[in-house]
Amino acid sequence: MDEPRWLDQDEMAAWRGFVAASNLLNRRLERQLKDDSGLSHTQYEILVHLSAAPEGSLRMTELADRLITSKSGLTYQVTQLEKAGLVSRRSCPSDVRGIFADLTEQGREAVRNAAPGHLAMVRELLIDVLSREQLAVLADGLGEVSRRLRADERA
Amino acid sequence: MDEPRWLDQDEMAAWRGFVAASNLLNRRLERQLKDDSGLSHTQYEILVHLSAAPEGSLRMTELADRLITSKSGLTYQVTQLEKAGLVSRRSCPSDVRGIFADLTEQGREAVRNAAPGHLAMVRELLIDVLSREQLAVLADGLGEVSRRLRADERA
DNA sequence: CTCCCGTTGTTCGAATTCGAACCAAGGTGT
DNA sequence: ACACCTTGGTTCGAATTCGAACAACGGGAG
Repeated sequence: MDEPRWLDQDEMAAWRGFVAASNLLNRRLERQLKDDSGLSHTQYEILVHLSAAPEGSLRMTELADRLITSKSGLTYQVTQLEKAGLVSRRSCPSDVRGIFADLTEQGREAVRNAAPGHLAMVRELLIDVLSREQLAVLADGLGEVSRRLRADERA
Repeated sequence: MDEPRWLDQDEMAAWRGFVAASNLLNRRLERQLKDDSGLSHTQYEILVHLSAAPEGSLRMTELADRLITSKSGLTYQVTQLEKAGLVSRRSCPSDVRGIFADLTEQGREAVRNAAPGHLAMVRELLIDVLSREQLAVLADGLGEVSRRLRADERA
């Protein structure tokens, strides 16, 4: 076990800031969404990803990939959303194993309904706090970080 | 319900990057810590915060504040860590209600043991991916975001 | 065609999370 | 001393999370 390269002051500040911001933001958004639309952040994200997909429809695995949760977690949440009538399952014609999650009309409406409040919160807490330049750096930097992590994941 | 100001391309990229990086990083660090030291990320963070405090000791509420979890969540985790012998509870002399969480010698060792691997992962996945300038912007921007969120919280 | 291996989605059990309710105990104003 | 509001931690129940194990299918090598 060799001596690691400890984080210097700036590095530590970046790391702590990232962790803190991430946790605090999640808490707040979770509360806001739950109070405002009865959806958890995860559920909201599922609906958003579906509504962004052609036909409002995605394969379970594809959806899990984009959401960055475990397959079992997705199964659970899709079941919940199905009970709530916001999503429906449809088996894939070309692959018997495959399952599509389809956004229902009610699901679309739920997103339309929840989006403005959520968006306003994201703006207020993150986007509008940062300058244009800071946003660009964030997008670049964290984009690259995400890309590498995803690549790793598949390796 | 007025029309919200939707996120433009850059703003969306920043937001998506942030969410993705945060989720992916958490997943990876969780796995790494669990495999490597048998600690969850939360537990590790508790130990780190304690070891950074004078005497390795903090009041429960103070600790919950720094960790950004609910009080009940902290109670649970401290109980777990106590069972594992890494932390011990001690009641506060000046306030009968108060409880200190103390890092035990074994707890200190656990941190010493887990830190290098964790640190290496944080470096590899985040810190070393970014330039010095990007790190500075991250620290500034997200630091400000966190400060505001914390201030809000207390309001 | 048949044997294998990778994929797909679900199920299962264990661990964790949260908020609301709760019980003391502190502190304040009268 | 008294009533009253806040604070500190725990308990409780419900919801969610994950990974490992599973069953069923797809798709190529031979």
